[in-house]
Amino acid sequence: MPEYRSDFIQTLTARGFLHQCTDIEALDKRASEGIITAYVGYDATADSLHIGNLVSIMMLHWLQETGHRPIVLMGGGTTKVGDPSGKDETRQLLTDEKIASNIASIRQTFDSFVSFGDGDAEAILVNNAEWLDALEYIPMLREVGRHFTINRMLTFDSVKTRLEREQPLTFLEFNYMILQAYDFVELARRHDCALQMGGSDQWGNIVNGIDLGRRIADKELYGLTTPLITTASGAKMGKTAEGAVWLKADRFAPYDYWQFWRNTEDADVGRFLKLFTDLPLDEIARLEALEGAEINDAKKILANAATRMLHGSDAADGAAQTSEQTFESGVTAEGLPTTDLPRSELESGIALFALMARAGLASSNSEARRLIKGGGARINDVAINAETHEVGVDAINPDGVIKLSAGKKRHALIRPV
RNA sequence: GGAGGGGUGCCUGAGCGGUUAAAAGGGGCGGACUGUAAAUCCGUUGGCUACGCCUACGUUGGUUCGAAUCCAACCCCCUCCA
Repeated sequence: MPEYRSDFIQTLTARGFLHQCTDIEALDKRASEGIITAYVGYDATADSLHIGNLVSIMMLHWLQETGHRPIVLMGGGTTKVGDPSGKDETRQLLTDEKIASNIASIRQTFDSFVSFGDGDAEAILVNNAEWLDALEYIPMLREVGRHFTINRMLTFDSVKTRLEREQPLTFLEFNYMILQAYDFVELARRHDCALQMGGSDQWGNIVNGIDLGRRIADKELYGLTTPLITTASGAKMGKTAEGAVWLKADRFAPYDYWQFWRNTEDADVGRFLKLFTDLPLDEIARLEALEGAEINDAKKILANAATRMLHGSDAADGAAQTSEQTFESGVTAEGLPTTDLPRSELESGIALFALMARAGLASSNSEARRLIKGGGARINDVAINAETHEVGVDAINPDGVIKLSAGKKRHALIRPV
């Protein structure tokens, strides 16, 4: 591994963030000589970012940690167009109101990773709707459009795969890459931004921006991408039973987030510690060396550190404690997801399958029945395989609740009220 | 505008008048083995207090004792011709 002069590039390299860079030596030199400004763009297609975005968020974190200035670009304008990358179908268009509320929701997440302000190395948050909304069509075509040949645009993966699969690509979406390129130039002009970072799927878009910057703004710009993060067994990272792993607590609870990291595959622990925590590298090297069951300790540290960064120390400690009680001490943990149930319903008795569904452990009564029949259901840690088993007040344990489990990992509490 | 092909469950993809809640694979969920890991094996995978009933194969009608399967119209997608 080559040694770099700047802390920034050195850190990214050592922690496994670097996949491709347009000119690593030149960028390293600039980063070692002064403050550089770099950005990552996020489209506002949902009210929360997810695990897939975390790699780039961590890059912004390290950018600032090593003394540079991050720009978080919210794609208020580009979201109205829709990025065709990696999608077979045109994305559904969102209303302006929805986009605005998504942006407001997403921006909170960044407070956990970078610090915003007016200083030299303080992060700023900008919305590309600021300039994209005001664009005039003909001037835009004349200034920017002339530098894009259709020949080349057709060679980009995002376009090519659509065409190859004979899926429609609208002219609206076709413009996305031009707008993203223009964003980079606009940020260079407005904020002296010199670097765009993103996932490897963004390489083409980033390079377009760099070319455009050279042609119309006489700017020397740089691009840098991260590898696509998959698990050691090859699966795309971040899918669970409930779907995506979201970064907002109301979509994905801190306890679940902690558990997500706790369940990391052995072979991924070291890599994930470097990418998703801010633990020092020598500490990570020590944890990586653990073998067999000891690696579970490393997974707990990973879960603690990752949860702390996103949700804060209190949430991380709470999740760790709930997990410890649930999985190791066998104590009924208070921190588990809890559902209130009128005491009267318990007094008259309620079927186990119905209760499982109520507690959110199954999405329908039928699913709950299957779960019970398959031997995956437990009341207060006692396996029950009669689906119509009546749960009554006698099931309330000494802690005053009923603990239901679906499988070994999913637990919920029923609290009589 | 003309001629063909196609729209099936979370996804891919069979079925082409009854035995089809719909093959097979993937994914998901559960079980066994473990270390809350991976790999492997097994079970399960529309809903409903459920040996029965109700919804489902683009939409709406029709033929038939009976349709995802046949017919008609409509919507959407693809290919070729103009």
